[in-house]
Amino acid sequence: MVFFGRFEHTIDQKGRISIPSKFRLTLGDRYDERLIITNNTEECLDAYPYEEWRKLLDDAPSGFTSERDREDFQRFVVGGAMECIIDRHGRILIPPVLREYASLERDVVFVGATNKFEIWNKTKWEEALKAARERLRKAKV
Amino acid sequence: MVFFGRFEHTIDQKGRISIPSKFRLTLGDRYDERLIITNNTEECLDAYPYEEWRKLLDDAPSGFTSERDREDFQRFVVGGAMECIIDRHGRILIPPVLREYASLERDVVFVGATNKFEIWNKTKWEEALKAARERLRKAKV
DNA sequence: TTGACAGAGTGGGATAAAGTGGGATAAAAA
DNA sequence: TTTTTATCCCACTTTATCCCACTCTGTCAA
Repeated sequence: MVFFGRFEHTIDQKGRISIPSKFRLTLGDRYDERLIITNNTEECLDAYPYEEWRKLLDDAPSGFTSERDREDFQRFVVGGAMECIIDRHGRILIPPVLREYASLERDVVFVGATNKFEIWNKTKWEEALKAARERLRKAKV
Repeated sequence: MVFFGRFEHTIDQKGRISIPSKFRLTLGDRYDERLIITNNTEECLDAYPYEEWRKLLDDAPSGFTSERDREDFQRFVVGGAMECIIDRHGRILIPPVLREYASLERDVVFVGATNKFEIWNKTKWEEALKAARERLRKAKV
C-alpha cells in the first residue's frame, strides 16, 4: 500500500506547506519527485505522483459517457492541474488559484488515499470526516 | 489464538502506550510486528496486525454499493490508518490525529475483538459497555 | 514468611528528525 | 522602473526516537 494516514500541517504566509515525511518517503521509494496537484470535487485538492497522474489521464476516457463528461473532466481536472516542485525542506508552494479553490489559509490536513493524497482546509475536513462517519455508522444498523 | 480480553493502561505525556502483553504474544505467534491503527466509527481506534489489515482492504470493495461508499471508506478508514512500530518495551506512539479522534488522554482500555483489538478512552468505553449490555438484555425479551 | 528475581508497565533525559518562520536575492509581472 | 511573487538559505521550535531506570506484582526458593 502506498499513501495512507492523516497529518495536520500549516501553510505559512508565502503559501508554502511541508509534505508529510511519510508521503515524501513513499514518493522517494516508488515514484520520482514530480507532484501534480489539481481540484477535487469535494472542495479539496488531489496530489498525484506524476506516474499516477499519467495513469489517470490514460484511464479516464474509458469512463466518459458523453462529450459533456469529457469536457468537464478536461476543464475541472486537467485545467486545474499544476506541477509542484518539492524544495529541500520537503515543502511545496501551492499556486494561488488552487489555494483559493480549497480555502487553504492556515490549518491544513493531508489525507492519504492509496495512489494519491488529498489536501484539505481543516474545518472542511472535519465536516467531511463527520459526514463520512455518520454514513458508515448508519450502514451498520 | 486470537485477541480477547480487556486491559486498562495509561498513555504518558509523549503519547506512548504499552500494548497488553497478551496481545503482544498473539502478535508474536501469528503475525509480524507491524500494527496498523485507524479510526473506528465508535470514537475509538482499531488496531490490526498487518495481515488482517490487508484482508480488510481486499474484502472491503465487495461491500461498496456506490462511489460514495468507496470514498467514505477511503477517507475514514484508509485516511486514518497509521503504521505503528512496537518499541523494545512493547509500546507504540499513537499519532496525534488518532489520539485526538479517540480522546485518548490518560486512562485507556484495550479490548480484544478476535482479529483486531480496540483502543478506547476509558470513560467512553464504560458508556459503550453499558449501552451494549442494555441492547443485549433487551434482545432477550 | 520473607527476600530475590523476572516480567510487565510507566516515566524521563538526550539526541535526531520533522515542521515552521523569516530574511535576502532572483525572477516575473505591472 | 517599481512592485510583486518565487526561490534559496539559515535558524528556531516541536515532535519522534532511542536508551536507561524505576515501580509494581506475582513466583519461587530458602
